[in-house]
Amino acid sequence: MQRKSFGGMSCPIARSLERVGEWWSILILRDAFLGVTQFDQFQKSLGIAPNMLTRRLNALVESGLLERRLYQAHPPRHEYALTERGRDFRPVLWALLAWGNKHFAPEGPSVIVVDRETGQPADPVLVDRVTGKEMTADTFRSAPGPAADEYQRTRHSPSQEVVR
Amino acid sequence: MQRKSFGGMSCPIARSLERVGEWWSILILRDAFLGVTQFDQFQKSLGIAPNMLTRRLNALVESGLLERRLYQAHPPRHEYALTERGRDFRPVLWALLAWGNKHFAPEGPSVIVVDRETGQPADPVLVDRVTGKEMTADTFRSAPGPAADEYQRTRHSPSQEVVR
DNA sequence: CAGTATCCTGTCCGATACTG
DNA sequence: CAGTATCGGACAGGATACTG
Repeated sequence: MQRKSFGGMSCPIARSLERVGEWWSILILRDAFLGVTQFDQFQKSLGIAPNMLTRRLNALVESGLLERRLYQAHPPRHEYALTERGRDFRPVLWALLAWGNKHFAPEGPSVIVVDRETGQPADPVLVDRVTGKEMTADTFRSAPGPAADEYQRTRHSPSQEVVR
Repeated sequence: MQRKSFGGMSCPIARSLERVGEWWSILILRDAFLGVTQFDQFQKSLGIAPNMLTRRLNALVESGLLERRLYQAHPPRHEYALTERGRDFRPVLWALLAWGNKHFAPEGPSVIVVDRETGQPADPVLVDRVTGKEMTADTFRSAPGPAADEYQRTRHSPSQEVVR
């Protein structure tokens, strides 16, 4: 994704996609959250070609989502561990999972999220931490932030936001 | 993404990525949420080549995220409107936005989400609708669902899930 | 086991020209 | 205005062979 520039570069979503836009990246992160740390574990789990895995792992390390650590000196062996930035990606993954379960699992969900204590299935929903309100298109909207430029401001003019 | 199969096909995340894995798709959805409905609005906003826009719009329509509606007969004019499936994708977009703002906006966020009523900036956080608990890696984990096959079950064995 | 090195193919994507 | 048609390049991704 070394694209020079593209529509709405300054948008945080676009910037996020620069790091995880390639589709293997997200699946690698998914596996990392399941506890996978080693090269060949990723490879077996994903069925990805080794050279591609190298490329994607390096990209994730460069983006600061994974950390490459030497866990054995002779012979040199590395593990790939989630950084804080990587761990912060989990809500995105869970939101994606919930969406997929709702819309693309006619026979019922194959993977769910459960409460560690009770084992009860969770129903992931996005809320505003400040007010506790559920975030829907009716109650919230996007808006220019403090670092917005003129371009952003025009995009988020209230007149535009027809879809609620 | 007519890939025949890939690692963890039955995973809901992988299935989601089949629909929105290409990176333009997500940016198109982002714009759709901002109220963009017409071809050339998308094109100008995204700076995407027209043939690519056609492909991505068609793919999103086929996946049931957008609906192509004739809003004018002579000459025939279409608009692209979010379906319910498409609107349900918004939490993913907001989670992606929050993640991007936290990690890739050194000069502060350019786009934020605000409460429609109060105008106050929101802090999107994922919680379990059932218990109201914030969903972190410490309190929740993924697990095989009712439709899980043996493959899923082995992947989600507790012993594997080292990363919390 | 944990990768690296090559080679090849598909296709994503951009640029441009064209049409009702 | 809303696309379709065509061309070409870059690169994601696969297959395979090789190495310490």
